[in-house]
Amino acid sequence: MATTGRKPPARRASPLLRHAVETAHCTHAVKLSVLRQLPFLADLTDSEVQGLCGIFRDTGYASGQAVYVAGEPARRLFVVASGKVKIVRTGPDGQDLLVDMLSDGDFFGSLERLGEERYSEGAVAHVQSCVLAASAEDFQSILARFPPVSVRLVSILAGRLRSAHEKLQMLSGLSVEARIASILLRLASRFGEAHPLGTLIQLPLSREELAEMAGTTTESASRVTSRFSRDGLIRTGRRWVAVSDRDRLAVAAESGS
Amino acid sequence: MATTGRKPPARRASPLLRHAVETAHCTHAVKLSVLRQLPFLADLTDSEVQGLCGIFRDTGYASGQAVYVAGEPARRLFVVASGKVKIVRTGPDGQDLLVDMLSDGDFFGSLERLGEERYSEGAVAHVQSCVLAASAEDFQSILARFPPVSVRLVSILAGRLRSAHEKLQMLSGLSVEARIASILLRLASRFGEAHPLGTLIQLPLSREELAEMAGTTTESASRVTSRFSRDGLIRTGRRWVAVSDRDRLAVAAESGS
DNA sequence: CGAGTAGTTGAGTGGCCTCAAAGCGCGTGG
DNA sequence: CCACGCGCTTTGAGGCCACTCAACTACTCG
Repeated sequence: MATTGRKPPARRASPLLRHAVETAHCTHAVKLSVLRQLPFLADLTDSEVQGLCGIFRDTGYASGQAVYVAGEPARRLFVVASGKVKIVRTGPDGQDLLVDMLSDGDFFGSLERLGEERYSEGAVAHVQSCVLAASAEDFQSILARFPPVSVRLVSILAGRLRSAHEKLQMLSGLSVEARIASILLRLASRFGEAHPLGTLIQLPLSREELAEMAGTTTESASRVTSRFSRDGLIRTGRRWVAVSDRDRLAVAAESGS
Repeated sequence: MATTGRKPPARRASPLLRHAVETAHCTHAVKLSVLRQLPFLADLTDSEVQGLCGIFRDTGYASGQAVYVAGEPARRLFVVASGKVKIVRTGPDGQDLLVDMLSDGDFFGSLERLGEERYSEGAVAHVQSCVLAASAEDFQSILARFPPVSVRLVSILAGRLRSAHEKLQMLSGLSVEARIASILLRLASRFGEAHPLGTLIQLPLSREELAEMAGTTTESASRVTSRFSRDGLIRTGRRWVAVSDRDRLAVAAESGS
């Protein structure tokens, strides 16, 4: 069992959860419970949240489908009800950067005052997802009616800004190996679940996507994950990764260039 | 001063403004006028702003002096009244990344709800500066008393987040040359002023600082600026840079790797 | 005018990208 | 249930960009 050699007997399917097809749209009850748990609505009473229900419309997205693309007029704010949504920036030469991976309860889209701006990044459903959408105007009216909402938003945005600065530091100062180790650790703490193989990252994760997060190429990402796997830091398969030795991975994440 | 127009290497002093020493502290009148012009206080009446005056204390910082260092308990929010403040992250191996350069009217420091967190980055006066400071509690009370303030803050923070994502893309996808070109263009539009040499970036700017913004080394930054200077895209001197051909610099900023 | 700091330049090396092709996991169809 | 085959993954060879180390030049200030 400890051997990881060329042993193909264990014919197991991907350890990832299968996302039920019927979650494309969420029921009214689910929608309400999602809204109730939104961090930025935490200070509102149940009945107040219920009153906001009508502002949000739910839409289902298939895996890989775009919620919006960069350049489109930014007129709506979105909330992930279920599934995963990735935020992507595409460079002039076609190189993609995966800026963020959002999950249940995370918001994205237009937060600016006017709907005149355009999205500077694209949003793509990474798995089958249900997304709630509100118009920018309706959302501004929420902010006006319920002051505590903006206060919460300030806190959340400050946290995201710090996270973005951490990524900046990571990209600028670390080697590809250390960057990928950091990313895996972050993903494991955000999306990880206990599993016989270690902490399984509950998310379809290809080498290419890992590369887009690390700002490198598919081949380099593959070389690094192969090495980690050989050394027993992680287990990998087709589009999935599990962290089996968090401590040694953390060491790898700190070695400079 | 007797020697007039000489050969190309004319003996001239730095074209940058000299920052008067006496601006270390700002007068009460200056302080009020700074507060009145703060973007996130834009919806408040003059008398309301005047009421907030007592919450902010002004402090002078000498060039190079730290406002706070990373790791220190985050208990205050700051506003630049005059001068320039740089936000710096230091990596485990000592490599610094210059995350942001703030100017008059920009805020920094603790925006989170509780003062229990610690600063994740350091803040250093880049030139002689006057900085206003409020305790995190006082600031939260402003947010509670004046709801439009948080709404403005949400907008501002969303803009900063977008800017951080742009920097991420720049660092991950562009060559050192393109990164430095981008940075110079951004600095020129933010801090530039008309000057016989071109658009002078009104900011002491060493090769090392340029390197810390671009996530590269002093030597590489020097090589790139030398080349730009030889090709007539910029003019440089000891700790200053002027953009003389914005269009060609923009072309250099777009060439992939 | 001398000392210290900022900037420049060169040679050498190595990490990462590029191009290319073989290897296999996993969902699907038979 | 098994085998097929798509496309994700791995591995190799070669080359270039940028980092490192090091010496030298040129400004600025006391």
